[in-house]
Amino acid sequence: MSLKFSFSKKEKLKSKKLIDALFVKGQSVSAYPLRLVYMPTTFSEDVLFKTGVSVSKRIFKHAIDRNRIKRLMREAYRLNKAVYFNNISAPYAFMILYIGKEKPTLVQLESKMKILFEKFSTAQSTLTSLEK
RNA sequence: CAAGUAAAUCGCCUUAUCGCUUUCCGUUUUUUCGGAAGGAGGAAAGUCCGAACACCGUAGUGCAACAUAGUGGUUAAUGGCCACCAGUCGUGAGAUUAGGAAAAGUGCAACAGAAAGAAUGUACAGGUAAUGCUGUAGUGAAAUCAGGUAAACUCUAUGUGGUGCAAUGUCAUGUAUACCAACGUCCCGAUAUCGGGAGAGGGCUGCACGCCCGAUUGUUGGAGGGUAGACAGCUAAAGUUUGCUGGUAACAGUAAACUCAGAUAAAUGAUAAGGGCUUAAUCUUUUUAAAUUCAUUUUAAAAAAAUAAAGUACAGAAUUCGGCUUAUAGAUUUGCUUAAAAA
Repeated sequence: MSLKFSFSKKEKLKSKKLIDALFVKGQSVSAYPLRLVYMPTTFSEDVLFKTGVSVSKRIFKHAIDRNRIKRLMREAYRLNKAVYFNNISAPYAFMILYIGKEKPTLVQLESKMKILFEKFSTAQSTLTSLEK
């Protein structure tokens, strides 16, 4: 279902409860300036992933900068998620944080996003093999 | 022309591809899909004033606290805005004002001066028993006479209840349980009670055994509560644009046309190509001026075209309006001023 480059409302992480739980219980991998917090969970709706993006208010004090970075992050996620997530079947909640201090470009973000997803995939595969 | 001054306006565009969101239609319960239309600003910012709206509070009055302070006007309202007067600054266009009261009281005061109130005194002259006792000079804006200062307390006049859309209202899964109702136990001994046994159910570990609690409990329903979340509040209004009329103006009246964002970990975007605009370069051409020469060449200024660069601001709605303040690459328009110096 995620073959398209879409990123609609259903796929966005919106539940306050889930986000709080994610930050408390979730695990993380990072590829500077990005950090991915993830947690296996279940959804009532017919989606496999819910993803949110976040930028710290302390580092970027203007709303326009935060908006710009979040839009770029959403764009990078949207264009790259299909490649990495099509073979994962368990439902996950994701939160991608921007922890850098400079304003990024889309090209930088895409390359970092790919590295981030690689790390996540390897972490997941080792975890599942350990379970077996 | 240049420099300045006041006010107003704009503040990147086009195409392609991939996306987001609202409404409507196909379409009907949902999902999905397709189509159409809409989708940030002059400050959306700061949250500094004033309102609408909502809830809470509230006899009346006074005190306190806070705010404001020339006169008149304007408005839903204001501490905003407009006009005028006065002071200050500027050659000027203009800018700016913390512009009520010192005959209620308290405080403060540079330099100069003996002294700027509770302390003392210079020179000359006059006077006395004696003494700054008296006058003039001297210092200073102001000298036993008082004055200045209220971006010092204070006084006067006027005004002000508080909290804010995370207000407030409706619905409400789940969880826990103060409450209410109904239903749910048998046997033996003894009888308002007590003792013994069994016992639905619960706990100890998922199961079995075992142990513990056991009607003071259990189940069902209701009520209350109001968390996750949903809906309303929420965008057609002190609305926008244009014209006319009145007014010096702020503004008011009137006519026509128009409907113009509604997100909620928060949409309005990303990429590519091309084009604008600005800046200082380089080169070419033309014009003008100066110098020089047999031809001409050199220098300076202006304009036009080309080349390859760099830059293209400040900044993102969050209940809604009216203001104020602050940030802002660059561009445009209009009114007005210019003493001295230079042309």
